[in-house]
Amino acid sequence: MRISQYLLATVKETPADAEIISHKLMIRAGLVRKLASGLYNWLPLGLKVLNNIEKIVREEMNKSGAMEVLMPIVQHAELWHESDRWEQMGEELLRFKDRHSRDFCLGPTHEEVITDLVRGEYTSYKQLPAIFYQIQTKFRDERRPRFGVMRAREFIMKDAYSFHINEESLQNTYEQMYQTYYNIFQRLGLNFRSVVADSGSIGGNTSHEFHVLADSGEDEIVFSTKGDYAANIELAVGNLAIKNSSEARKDSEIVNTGSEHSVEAVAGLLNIGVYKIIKTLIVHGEDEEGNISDELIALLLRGDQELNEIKAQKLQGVASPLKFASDELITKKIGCGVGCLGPSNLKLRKIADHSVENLFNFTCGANQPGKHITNMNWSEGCAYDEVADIRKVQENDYSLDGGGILSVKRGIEVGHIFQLGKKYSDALNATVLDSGGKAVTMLMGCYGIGVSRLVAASIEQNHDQKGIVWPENIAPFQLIIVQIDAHKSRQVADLSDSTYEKCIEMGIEVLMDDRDKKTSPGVKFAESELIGIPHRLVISSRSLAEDAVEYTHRQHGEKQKVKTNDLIQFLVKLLSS
RNA sequence: CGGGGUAUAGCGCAGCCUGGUAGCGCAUCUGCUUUGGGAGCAGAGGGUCGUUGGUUCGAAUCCAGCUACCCCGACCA
Repeated sequence: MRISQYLLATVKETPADAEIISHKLMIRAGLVRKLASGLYNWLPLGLKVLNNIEKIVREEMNKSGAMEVLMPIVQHAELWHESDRWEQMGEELLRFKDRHSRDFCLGPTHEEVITDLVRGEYTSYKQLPAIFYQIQTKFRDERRPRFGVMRAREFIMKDAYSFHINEESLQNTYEQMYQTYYNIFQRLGLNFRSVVADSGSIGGNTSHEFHVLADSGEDEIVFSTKGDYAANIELAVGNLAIKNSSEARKDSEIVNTGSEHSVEAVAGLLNIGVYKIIKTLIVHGEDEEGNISDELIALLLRGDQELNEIKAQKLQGVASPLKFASDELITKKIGCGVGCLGPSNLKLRKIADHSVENLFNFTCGANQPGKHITNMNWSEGCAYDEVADIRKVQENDYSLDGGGILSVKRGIEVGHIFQLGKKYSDALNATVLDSGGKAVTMLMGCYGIGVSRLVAASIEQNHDQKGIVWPENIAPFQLIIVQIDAHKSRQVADLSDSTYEKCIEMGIEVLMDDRDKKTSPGVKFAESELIGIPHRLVISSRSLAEDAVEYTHRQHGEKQKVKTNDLIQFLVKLLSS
């Protein structure tokens, strides 16, 4: 492609509404343009990258034996009523009516559609297992789209679904998909980790997420320095060192803490460690039908620890999603507001985190305005009803297995695999006959990759001061030829033209900067670096004086002179792999 | 959905407080010069100031509603 004929939509200024580096660079390099919140146009350069990533995903999926299909993005409500998700999904599901006033939605995922398809086509256990996948646009009406294509409302996803006659088969395919995902992210040259994950609203039990490591990631992932333990922080578990077990027990004392409410402020006032304070959080309960109630529940945590809301809301009787009680309600029921609460003489259901189980001589609120109790110990008047793990794991906790230390890093979720079990096949009555001629409900797995998100994730890991540094297998072009002074030098014009033609003949993805004298060399260099083309040839009268052209590698910046006679040989060697 | 903010030329912004002539940088177009790191000079084009209404002799500016977008928190590839 010749740049003079191409939409190279680079911008010099950093866009004001971009926060993270990949978003800034995707706008600056002219890969995407925003249409509306969470909706993006893919420009020619960006689409080439997206297509390259799709190609790798497709190759590896095909290699795994999965069959590619394409399902509609518009789905009718009936299917969603069958799975009971029409109501469950909430605002994320964009619903609308057709001309006959029938309910439809834009597909945020395709469990219902694929299950409907398979139940119509599959009749025998002999046809299983079967894996289907598609690479297609999804729409999720996100509350807050952000970070460009990283969290867009409309995005490209590779979603796959597998069907099985038994658990063993599901497990096998799950492991095979795990390996396929591993291969895909490996080929994309990403620094990634797989972690045990919460399956969330999609249902099912076993689940793993694949995260690209990046400081801008929205997720926190935890892994052990020894052994294989790795998990999303939402469900990560770890052990804390017990800090004051050897201390002799003292007598408790009520102290005035005035207007100090936060754990840090109280610790400072009393000159004690934050870890010796018990933090009391009050949340709403839930009745047997799952409706939020006004019954309040106290959650007890060590002062230096944070609540893991996901863990807490999974507990029996705790409102899900978790809802903190308002200050007014707490004051009404307990007699003092947030900031002076404690387990002593508190007439609520009290759930203690493991971190407070072994505390001695601790400080907690006295349930009276402006007062705390110091040197408290667990006793009849100050007790908890049950112990649970409701703590957010922290850096340097001890791993439960392997004896390692836990490390917390930020990640971008680019893949998620689930064992769904019979959730959808049961709801939609997707059965096949087993060897005994009996109808059995199929087991399912589902496997997603955020393809458009991968473009952004890759940039997060592959950039420098000057711009994007594409890995070769996803770069929009392999080679950029920059011609300088072509209007002055016949030789420059001829050599760059002939080299360009030769590259096309050889099947090399080549971009030629043939813009005229109005585009200065500086602009050409800066833009070639911004858009991150791996290899660059500069053809100018300066180097031609030595009968050579100049080659630069984008990643390590290493330059070399290549004699014009050796040029084609050089390119063949460089780019034929 | 709660809290905060923004809306003026293709992009980035000033002007608003204190009402009266539509402004800057980049980009674009023309000409000349320049040519190895986002060029210089001269000229030109381009805006119903998000939208609806109100106040006023007069509104980009003051007031109200609406809409869109962005940021911070709970959900997700």
